[in-house]
Amino acid sequence: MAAARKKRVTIKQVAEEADVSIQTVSRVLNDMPHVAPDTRDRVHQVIERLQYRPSALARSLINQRSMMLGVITAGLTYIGPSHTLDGIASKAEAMGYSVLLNELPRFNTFDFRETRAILHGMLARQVDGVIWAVPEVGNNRNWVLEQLPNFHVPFVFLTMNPQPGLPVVAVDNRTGARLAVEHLLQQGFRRIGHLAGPLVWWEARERKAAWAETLQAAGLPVEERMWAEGNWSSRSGEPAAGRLLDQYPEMDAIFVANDQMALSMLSVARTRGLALPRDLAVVGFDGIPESAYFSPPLTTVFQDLHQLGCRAVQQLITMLEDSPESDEFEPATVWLEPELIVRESSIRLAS
Amino acid sequence: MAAARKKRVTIKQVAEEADVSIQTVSRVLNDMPHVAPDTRDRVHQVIERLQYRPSALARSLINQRSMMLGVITAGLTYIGPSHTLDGIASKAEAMGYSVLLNELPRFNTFDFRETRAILHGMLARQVDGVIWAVPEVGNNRNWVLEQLPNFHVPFVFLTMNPQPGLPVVAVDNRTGARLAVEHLLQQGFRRIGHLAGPLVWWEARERKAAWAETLQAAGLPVEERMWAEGNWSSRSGEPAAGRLLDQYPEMDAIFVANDQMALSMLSVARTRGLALPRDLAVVGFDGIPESAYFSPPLTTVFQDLHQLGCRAVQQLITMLEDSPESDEFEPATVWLEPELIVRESSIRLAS
DNA sequence: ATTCTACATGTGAACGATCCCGGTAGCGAT
DNA sequence: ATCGCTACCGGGATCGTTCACATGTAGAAT
Repeated sequence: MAAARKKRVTIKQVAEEADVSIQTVSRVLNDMPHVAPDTRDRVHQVIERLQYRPSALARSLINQRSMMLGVITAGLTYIGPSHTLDGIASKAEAMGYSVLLNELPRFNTFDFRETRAILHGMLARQVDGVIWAVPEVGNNRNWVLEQLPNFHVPFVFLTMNPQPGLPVVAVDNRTGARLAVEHLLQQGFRRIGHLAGPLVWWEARERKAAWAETLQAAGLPVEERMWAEGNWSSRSGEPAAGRLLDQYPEMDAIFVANDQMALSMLSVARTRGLALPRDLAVVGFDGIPESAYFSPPLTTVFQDLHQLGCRAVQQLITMLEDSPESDEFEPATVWLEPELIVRESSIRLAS
Repeated sequence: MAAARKKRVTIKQVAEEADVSIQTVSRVLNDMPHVAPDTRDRVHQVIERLQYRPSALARSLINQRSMMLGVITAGLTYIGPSHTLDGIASKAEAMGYSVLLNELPRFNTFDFRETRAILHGMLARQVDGVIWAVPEVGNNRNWVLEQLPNFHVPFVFLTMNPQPGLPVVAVDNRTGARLAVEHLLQQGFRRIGHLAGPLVWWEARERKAAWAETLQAAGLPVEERMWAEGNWSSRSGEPAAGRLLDQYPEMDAIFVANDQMALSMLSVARTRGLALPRDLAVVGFDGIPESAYFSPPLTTVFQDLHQLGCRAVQQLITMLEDSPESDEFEPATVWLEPELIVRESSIRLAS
């Protein structure tokens, strides 16, 4: 390429070429009245001939609206964030907005200076709103929440512990986990363990809490040895699964906090000579497409993260376009309900 | 939220507050000489106090550089594109650029008007360069390539059939596939089938071609019944795997074009009562982390798509920053070499 | 014939920054 | 005392648009 970078065609050139004022061209561009039909045609032709495209930049500057949404994400290599982003991108596009993307380099150790730099960068570019799609881990949101009043731009937060007065769009992890455990109970299992995600993550805590609550609600005991912690990855799931099988040998079913770790659970159980699901029933979480092809096919809780992204964009745009009128927009948490998908891995076989 | 949207602090206010001219503030901002130390300090203090951040928008307008990279992607829900994007985002950030993201809604049926709208949107926002990260399927690139001279901005293309004079960053799929098949040959397998991706994709064609070539180079026949076609997904892999097992029953090993389909291959083979890898050896492609926990653990060809994204950004920025000087930048294809990861699924057991 | 109205068009300022150039003030050298 | 140089600083134009307002022109109403 390196194309001899020709200068951009401007509205001025169009105006001269069409022998009208800049203003008139502007009127034509924005479909405003007060321009004679034949003048309009003439301008349109010049625009076509010169391949003129108005500069969104200059427009943003004068209109004080960039039609860009800032999206902060993290861990794009994970399935969750990328599906969410997919939803955000498609919805934003459909609504006529562009997406300015930034990824936090890491989200377990939180560096507020990094975050500040990124956020300031976005604000400098005049994004009209921001979607904070970084998973809530540790206290990585505190800084943002504190600074919120300083950013004079609407924010929407994804999958986090809802806070009053804050627009949050989240999956109802507790319900999802409850569905999973209740399903296992219904199948007749009574010694149900849990392989948790990293508990610094809000989602991992929610799922674990619901697991414990559901057991207790069924009158079953919950002990420390009945669960272990991984970090979402299959790799981390392997040793955790091993530990769990050791410390809770009579376990007959397990709820695993995501599908990747469920995969290693299956793998470890199999190498230990357990028959699945006869000796151990497994339920996962996420509902990744591949889970249907694990062996045995995995029962899992499906969360529609694409939808999550869409809703976030909707929410944000509503705030954007309503707030001028009704100044005090009352933000509420939007909950998305996950769905249990039953497959072979959790079916109790007649013995 | 809905924050009473206070007006943005401008350089003018800073100037007045610090009792200097706008020019001087600008000099301070850009660390230019010719400003007295104490004046500089004073300005800095006002900046701090007013929480002033210069508008990237206004800067872009006057400098004719937006420090934004346009990225066009597709299929973010797939592992590949999201890993690539991850690489792009992190590298871009490290280099001080922002990413303006757009996702093509679909990429099997190509609609040039959609693409045009998206591309024009990016150019209107004055992106400094564009990374075309849409997989090459069918002729979905032709339109862009034709129009290229009209976009007065550098482009980099990802994983596509390299063309002279075009900057392309691609994984060497042929070598990857050859590694896989040669490994199977080395293990002693002689009846090696192939489960291909959708052949409208360039990558799928490359992998299939290399499979066939490698077999022929080893003096082995290649017949139509020895391969089947899927669409990358595990779901599509299942029936394709079934067909293949039917039409090529004596097959003792198989090279599958990606890990997802390899997963269903394992699943189908198992339900048919085949022992793995004794009755059927399997090699995948992609090297997703989960593949290590399939049963049996999957031998696969790892392609570093994160790296791919990084290299693309590097390439683009080089073009951006060099081209003013050496006007005719000579673009070349950058090849990334994939790597074979040997696991149990392809090991020939002593019989 | 005159005033009014409605439409068609142009003018100048503004958005928030940068850059070119010209104007001071201070200081050593003549 | 004047010249000249350099470090410091400000004015005005500029980037590509839009907006508020002014101006011009025609036909209708009086």
